[in-house]
Amino acid sequence: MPRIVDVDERRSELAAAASRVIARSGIAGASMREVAAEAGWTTGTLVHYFTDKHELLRFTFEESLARRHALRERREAMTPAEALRDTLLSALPTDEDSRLHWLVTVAFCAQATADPELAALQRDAYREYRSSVARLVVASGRAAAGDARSEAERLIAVVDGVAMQALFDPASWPPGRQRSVVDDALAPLG
Amino acid sequence: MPRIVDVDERRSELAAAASRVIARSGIAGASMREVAAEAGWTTGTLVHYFTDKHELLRFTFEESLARRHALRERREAMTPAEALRDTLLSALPTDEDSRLHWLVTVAFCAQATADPELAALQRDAYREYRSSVARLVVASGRAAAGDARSEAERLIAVVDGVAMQALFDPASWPPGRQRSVVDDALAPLG
Amino acid sequence: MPRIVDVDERRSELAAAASRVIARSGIAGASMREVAAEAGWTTGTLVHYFTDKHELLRFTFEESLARRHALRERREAMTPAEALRDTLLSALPTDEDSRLHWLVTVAFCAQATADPELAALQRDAYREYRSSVARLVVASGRAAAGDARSEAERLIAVVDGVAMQALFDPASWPPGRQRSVVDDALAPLG
Amino acid sequence: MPRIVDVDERRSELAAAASRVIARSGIAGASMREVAAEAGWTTGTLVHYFTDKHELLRFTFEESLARRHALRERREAMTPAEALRDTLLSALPTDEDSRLHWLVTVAFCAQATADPELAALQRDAYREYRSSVARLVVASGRAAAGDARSEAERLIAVVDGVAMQALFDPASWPPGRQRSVVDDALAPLG
DNA sequence: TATGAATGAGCATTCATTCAT
DNA sequence: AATGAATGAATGCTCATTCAT
Repeated sequence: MPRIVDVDERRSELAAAASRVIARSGIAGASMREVAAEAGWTTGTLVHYFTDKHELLRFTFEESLARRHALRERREAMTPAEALRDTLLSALPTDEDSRLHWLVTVAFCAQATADPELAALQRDAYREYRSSVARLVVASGRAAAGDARSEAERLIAVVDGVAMQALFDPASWPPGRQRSVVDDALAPLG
Repeated sequence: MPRIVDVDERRSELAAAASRVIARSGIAGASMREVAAEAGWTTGTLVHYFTDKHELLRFTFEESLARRHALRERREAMTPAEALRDTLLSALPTDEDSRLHWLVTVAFCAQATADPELAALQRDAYREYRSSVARLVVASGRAAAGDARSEAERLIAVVDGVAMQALFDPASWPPGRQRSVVDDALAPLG
Repeated sequence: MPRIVDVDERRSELAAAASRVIARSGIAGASMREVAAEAGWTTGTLVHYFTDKHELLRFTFEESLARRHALRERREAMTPAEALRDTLLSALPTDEDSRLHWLVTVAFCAQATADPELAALQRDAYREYRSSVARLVVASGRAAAGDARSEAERLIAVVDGVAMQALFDPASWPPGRQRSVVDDALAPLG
Repeated sequence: MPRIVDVDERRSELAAAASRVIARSGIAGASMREVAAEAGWTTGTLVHYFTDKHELLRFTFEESLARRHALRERREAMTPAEALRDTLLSALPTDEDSRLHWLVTVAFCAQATADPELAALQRDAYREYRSSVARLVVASGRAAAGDARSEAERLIAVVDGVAMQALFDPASWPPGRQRSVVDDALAPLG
């Protein structure tokens, strides 16, 4: 009788271990052995849940991207303007968890260079993110439908740009400073 | 007397080959063999000019960072406002060359996660870049000295954020669109 | 459950292969590939049992040193004088097996020059050997306790000196001649 | 006009550098680069004086073996008994120079395992050494001609055995102790 | 399901050697 | 004579992967 295992849960657990290793040692340091050890298993186990390393990485990336949408539910109770602000601020690397996910994102961006499949995942996630922000831009009355995409792009650019700087110079970018720059970008136009 | 070789020039030539490989295949794909082949030499030659792979990568990164300053001279003939705009626009991945350098930058950002020396290089280059932009912000009268840093950070954030999006979704980001978002960020305040 | 393997036995088996290669081709010829091939495995397997080459060599050396004590049990039934003679004679390179172990010993002596850890192993093994011979010297009544160490050193020196000559000039040193010189050294004093 | 160079002198100078490197780092550490650097030249120069590494090593070994005979002249003024004692004592590793040559000898003994040419050199040098000692044994009246070879072998064995022990346990073997064991072996028989 | 033994390709690196200057 | 640029084979080692148990 085989032990009962929740396969999806185990995959997520292993992907989380992979994320931690990637954030700590980069993708180059994320060997099967290392990831397995981080998760408390052996390499053989990894193979049970992911046919090969490539699939492990792809799944880990997808989980990391999915995180952006994870907080959506709580926004349903907010006004569109609040939801927009919350969406942008929660993307900043202002705590350990979001920092970890940013490091993973950067690692996968670098990896995407050589892997069209990852590049497509990344591109589609971005497009969906942009649509989502654009909807909130319209709903909150910041811009007319025709200008929503530009405004969304501008806002996302500010968030991503701040995040990249904050990631590699945390001393210059305490959480308050990160939020302040984003809040400025959200300030009423004119 | 042995064959005469300009060592610095040869190092730059090899680093350029490394950049091309990294842009094409990521850092993981930048094996000594691959870089040597791209440059038209053998691995032994690489070792002649860089004591090990780490030094090759560090040098390649430094050359990539140095590129940001390479265009400075031409800006001496511009007004501060023109120089500011030129600095920001020339950082966008709007042609093959700047795209290549952005891909290298992303690769090294990912690598910096696990390498404090690269992280320090990256951080210092960013700080210097910010100072330089802040000086132009003041000189062009966009902001008072007290607000120059914030304004510089905001402008750089927009440029970097646009670049990250454009890098992985070139179809959505033709050069004109990239410039237009940056120009909007440069539009007279209020 | 994976294949069942007796790890210690496998390590000994691999060390024995290493000894054969060292005796045949010297330490320089004892590459991981060569040792693995001699043992009938691949390099990857070697790494399974020894974290690196250094550990393989150290273990091989220890096994070679341990051999000196391996014959001790049979000596328990002998008189001290017989045990002393047996100890010394069995150290001579008079058959293929002891010859192989001498060649390994010489190889490690040379290696010890550049490796303090091996040098310490070698020195300690020698000291223990000396103590053991000195005890038999006293027990057999060859010398008083105060002179036992000198007598042990002299006897060991003769054995080692004969061995070194016999090793590189076997034609001049058939087994009988080796034993005869050692027996002369054991002849009743005066 | 080529510079005038005393080729033999230069070869000896390079072999001496090789000896120092071998004594310090073993034969494995005696790369062409390292030997050249120790001598204050470049690898290219080495090749001028030795067609390849093998020849460098062979020549270095020959020079090391030749050293045993170097002190012969001074013995011409001694009585046979004095010359015998001087021959044996001067072979002990009692100072830096003789220690260095012993380390080189051990390194080459190990190397000889895999190199018949070195093994032959070693064997012939030993035979000549033995003849030379046997002659002194007879001349000094220690033994009759028929027993001279055995006595020479015994004496050499003591010296070599002491040397091997002293080489790897200098703390237990100060020069006086080494000489004392050899002097005991030289003590009048019976 | 989970293990870990075994594989073999690929890596960075070292090195003896060749040779244009 | 002397240099050092360039080569490419070999090395120790890492690692994803396979598979018997």
